[in-house]
Order: sequence, then C-alpha cells, then structure tokens
Amino acid sequence: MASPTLVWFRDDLRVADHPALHAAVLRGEPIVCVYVFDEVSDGIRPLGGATRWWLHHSLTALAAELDARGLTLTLRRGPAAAVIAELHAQTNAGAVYWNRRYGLAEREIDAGIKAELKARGVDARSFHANVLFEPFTLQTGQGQPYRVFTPFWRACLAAPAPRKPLPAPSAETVHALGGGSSDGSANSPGGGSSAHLASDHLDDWRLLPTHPDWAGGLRDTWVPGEKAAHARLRSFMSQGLPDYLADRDVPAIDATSRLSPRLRFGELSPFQLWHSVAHSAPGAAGFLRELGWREFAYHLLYHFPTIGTENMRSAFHAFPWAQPTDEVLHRWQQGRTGIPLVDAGMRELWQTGVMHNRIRMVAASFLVKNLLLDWRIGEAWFWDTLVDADPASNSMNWQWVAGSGVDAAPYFRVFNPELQAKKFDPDGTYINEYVPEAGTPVYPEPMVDLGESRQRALDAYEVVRGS
DNA sequence: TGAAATGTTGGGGCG
DNA sequence: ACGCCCCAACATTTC
Repeated sequence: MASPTLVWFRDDLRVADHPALHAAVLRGEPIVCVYVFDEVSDGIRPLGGATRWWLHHSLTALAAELDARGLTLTLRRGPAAAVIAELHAQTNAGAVYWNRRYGLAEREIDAGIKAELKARGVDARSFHANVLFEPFTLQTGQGQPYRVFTPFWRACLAAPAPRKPLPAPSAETVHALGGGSSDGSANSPGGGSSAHLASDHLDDWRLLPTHPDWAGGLRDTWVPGEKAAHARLRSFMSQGLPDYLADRDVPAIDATSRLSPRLRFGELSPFQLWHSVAHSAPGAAGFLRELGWREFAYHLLYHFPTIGTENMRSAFHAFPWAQPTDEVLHRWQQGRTGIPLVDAGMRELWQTGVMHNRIRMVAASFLVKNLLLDWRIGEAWFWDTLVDADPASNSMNWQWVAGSGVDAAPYFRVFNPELQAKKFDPDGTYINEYVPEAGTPVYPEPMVDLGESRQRALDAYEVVRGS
C-alpha cells in the first residue's frame, strides 16, 4: 500500500458515526485500524476492573465489525507516542486520524503525537466525535468556562444544532480502497499485497478477571459492542422515553436508558443519541438534559483537569474527613452497612457494574456525609467497579455529592436513605432484589445512626460554610 | 436531583 | 351557633 491511513481507535469503539474512520474512507487509501492499550504514559489512569472487562468484549465486537468490512483491528500495547511512531514506521502511513479526547494527559499525548507526525509530513488529524459541543467553543458572557449547569445547558441548546451522525462505511466502499486485509491477511501473511502487521493477542492483555472470575454478573447483565448498543438505543427510544421522566427515579423499574457504558467506550456517540430522540416527545427534554450533564462533565474536565483529584472549591482542602478504616470501608463497598437501600445499591454495583442513578446519589451521600469519608475514596471504588466509569462524569458527580464541586449540591443536603426508600422503593422491590435478608436477624445493624451521623456531617461542614 | 424544623391554615370534634 | 382546641396538610425556613 502506498500511503495508508492509520485510524487510531480510543474511546470510540464503533464504526458508525466515527469521523476519523469516515475521513479515512474519504481519503481513498487503504486503512489500517489500531487500538493502543496504554497504561504507562505519564498521567494515564489505569482502567478499573469493570471497565477492563467491558473493553475486552467491546474490542472483540469492534474487531468483528471491522472484519465484516474487510478491515483488521491491530492491537498494540505500550506508551501511545512510541506505539504510534512505530506503527507509522511499519506502515508508512501518509495520514493518521483519531477522534478527540478531553483529559489533560490524553490531550498532551495526542498533541505531542500530532506534532511529531506533522514534522514528518504526515497528515495527522483529530476529529470532533465524542461530545456534542467542543469544550473550547463554549464560554460565558465573561469569557469564562461555564461553572453552573443550567446556563451551560441553555448555551448548548442555543448553539448550532449537533451534526447528523455519519454512516458506517460499507464493506464495498472499504473494499474499493484496496490493499487491505479483506482476505484476512493479518491471520494469513502472504494473502493480499500488504506486509503483515503484527498484532497483540487480546487475551494477553488479561483484561478479564481470573482467580476469581467475578464477572458472572456482568455477563448476565450486559452484551458489550456496537450492535447490542444500537438494539438498546432503539428499544429505549421507542418504549422507554415516554415514561422516562415519571419512572427514572424508581430503581425497581428499568426506566433509565442504561446507555452510559455505551457512551463510555463510544459504542454509541452522543450525536446518535441526540438524533434518535424525537425532540417533541414527552421525556425528550428530560433525557437530553441527562446527556447534557455528561457534556457538562467533559466541559469541566477540559477546563479544570484536576477535577478527578482536587476539590474544586478550595475551602474543602481543610475539610475534616474521617480516617477510613478497612472495616468501615469494606462494609460500604460490600453492601453491609445495615442501611438497606445503600446496601442494595452497592450490591447492584458489584453484581452488574452499574447502580441506578438515584441510588448512586444515596450511596455516595452516605459515604461522604454519614461516614464522613473523602469523596475520592468513593470515586476510586466506583472507578474500579462501574462499567460506565468515566473520568469526567465520575469525578464531577462525586464532587457534586460532596459539595466540593463548582455547581454542587449544597453542603447541608444529606440524603436520608430510609426516606429515599419510602419515596422511591415504597414496596421494597429493589431492596428485596439485592438485600433479601433485610429485616431478618442475619441482617446487620446500621453501622451508624442516621440522625447522629447527619448532625456530625452538618457540624463538620461548618469548616467550609460561607466560602 | 434533600431533610427537618418551624410556621400557617382550615376542617372537624366538642363543650 | 359559637369558640376553642387539635392536628393533618401544606408552606416556609433553616441546616
């Protein structure tokens, strides 16, 4: 192949609405697809266990989608800059395309790679793909990044409408580019005209848990991959959306979209969601608003890159967090707090890799306020156990609960898990599903008194009050 | 995307 | 019939 186009897949494990892949097709040269598993570059946070599981299966699904189009997904492991440079040398690629990401370390890595490639005369390009509104295009009247959700989302809705999704390239289109691996040359060197491009074996990355294999609940709950993502998208839009507003707060009802892990790994793009919604339908604005919170999280991550590690309100630097003990932490993590709704949520998380949105707030509030533990402790656990763990949303939402974020819940807002259970799980269906022993003698006593620990949190928050 | 305390109101029981 | 009290229901304030 003369000067193939290298398409670098990252958090965009899809073939439809993939601007980098789409542009590669338009460029008209053979396409080389690659995924780089990078846990070693500076500032890169290693994936948690649940996201590693998802990544394994989503990569498998992506490879199949590409294969159906005569493309091979090449897998490489290592620091992205070195790996891309090596791939460039091995393929003599004339162009390298990818879709943008928004964390600081990722942006620095990508900028370095782009500069390096351009210096070698390569057409290195990044595309707008994974957020509806580029964070650097939105600012307040004062020229500052938005710090409050409502005006942010108002500005988004007033901005030019998000573009229509791009189609997935067809097998015929890709085949016409030639030089590729439509005969499976990656597995049978000598087939086709291209040189064999070495690929790691996915199994060697050991993304799946062993000893023990704790992923049974994930397998029972999820089918990762673009095809399954579209199936859920269709069923949610046709059946779920009308009742979304009414039912989304009831954890016993399957009323939330459950699309978050699809967005996390880019099996679906936000553009596809945006244009799947019948905007005049009841529930549409409410659902899109949730998509707006994801946008806001990425906006904040871009403009305030330390959102995952530092309190956005600096007064919280002096907050008197309690010292975590293993016993206390394990009771929360394993759903043995003695508070049924909290335990149900934590067990749902452990079993399925997600937790219902409302219960996330309750369980997080319990950790940060009733147990008075630093939100970063909870953030780390969610990072490890959520299949939708996302550097933007996870950080923003924990800071929201803790009150340390810029547009956060006021410090004095403390969820009462018993009241929340009465309101949103009145017949106990959800609690009973995950904590069937609640109310029996084997169920533990509450690890803290809800009233006393609430008061302790309010007292502690005096430190940051008024700042 | 809260909860609890405090304040207000209005209907009904009852002397 | 009337006023008083109780208290649920709702509203407002405070944390």
